[in-house]
Amino acid sequence: MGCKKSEKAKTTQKHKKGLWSPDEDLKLKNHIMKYGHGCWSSVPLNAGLKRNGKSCRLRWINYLRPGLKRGAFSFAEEDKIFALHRVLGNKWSQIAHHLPGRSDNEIKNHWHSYLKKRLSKLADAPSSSSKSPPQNSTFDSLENMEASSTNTDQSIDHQQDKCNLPKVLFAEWLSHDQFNGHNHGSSCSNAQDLKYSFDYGSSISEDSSTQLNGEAIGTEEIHTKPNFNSISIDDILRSPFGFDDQISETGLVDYFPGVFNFSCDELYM
DNA sequence: AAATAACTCAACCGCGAGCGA
DNA sequence: TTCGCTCGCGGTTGAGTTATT
Repeated sequence: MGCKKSEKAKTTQKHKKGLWSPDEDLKLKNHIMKYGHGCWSSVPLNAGLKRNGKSCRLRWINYLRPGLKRGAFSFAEEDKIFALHRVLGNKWSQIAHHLPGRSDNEIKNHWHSYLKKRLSKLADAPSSSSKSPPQNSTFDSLENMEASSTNTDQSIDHQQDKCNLPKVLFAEWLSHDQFNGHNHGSSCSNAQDLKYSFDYGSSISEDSSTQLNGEAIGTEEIHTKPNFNSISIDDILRSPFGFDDQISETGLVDYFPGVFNFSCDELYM
């Protein structure tokens, strides 16, 4: 998988575990921005980290990679998760494909900590005491919630107390300039530096590689690959939930315009 | 104010798939 | 074909935080 055995990290040193320090984040971020990750197992060695490659990969995907959208999930996002989960089950990475800027881990956590309860609440709701199947009642309820809410993106029960502003996290160290197309400058001299499978992780990967190329775009393109029998994800996303306005035409490019102007060929050489 | 229950979320673990030797 | 390795994924854990009693 893109990592020749000759490149194998030959180290038996004890790997550090636990939370990442800002210094480690910086090292990892700088290294990947400059060289790409290439072979994950060699990343910690080259970046001067005492972590294993797996840990680095996870940290990058869930926390450091550019374009991550932090903060509370919007109603639209949550309903999209419900809809996708209904079709895909616990395929968090596939669900994440349809939620730009969200990692599979984040979605999974949110599901277990909140959405599952919301689902069961809906199932227990008085309306569900009728003979209609739980699934239907769930989605009827969801639609009712949508309809009854005049501000679906902002007025959310459980989120009212929370600040909807993105959290300030280490990912935000990636200055906007690094991604606004003015440079691939100090930390990334040119696009070729990124030719080593610059993988944005599970939430974008294949589909988004097309997005990165600036060619395709939108949800229609996104839905060409997965084949979930007769069920069209497109149908779900275009359904009453109306997510389309949540998915930018260019995906992550909206977050960091410019930097993704190199081709997929370059990215995945 | 203290104790404790509930919740959140970053990170680890184990497994299966894919790939090269 | 087999073996060894990496990668990616889903499940799970546990530390830290917040809410409740």
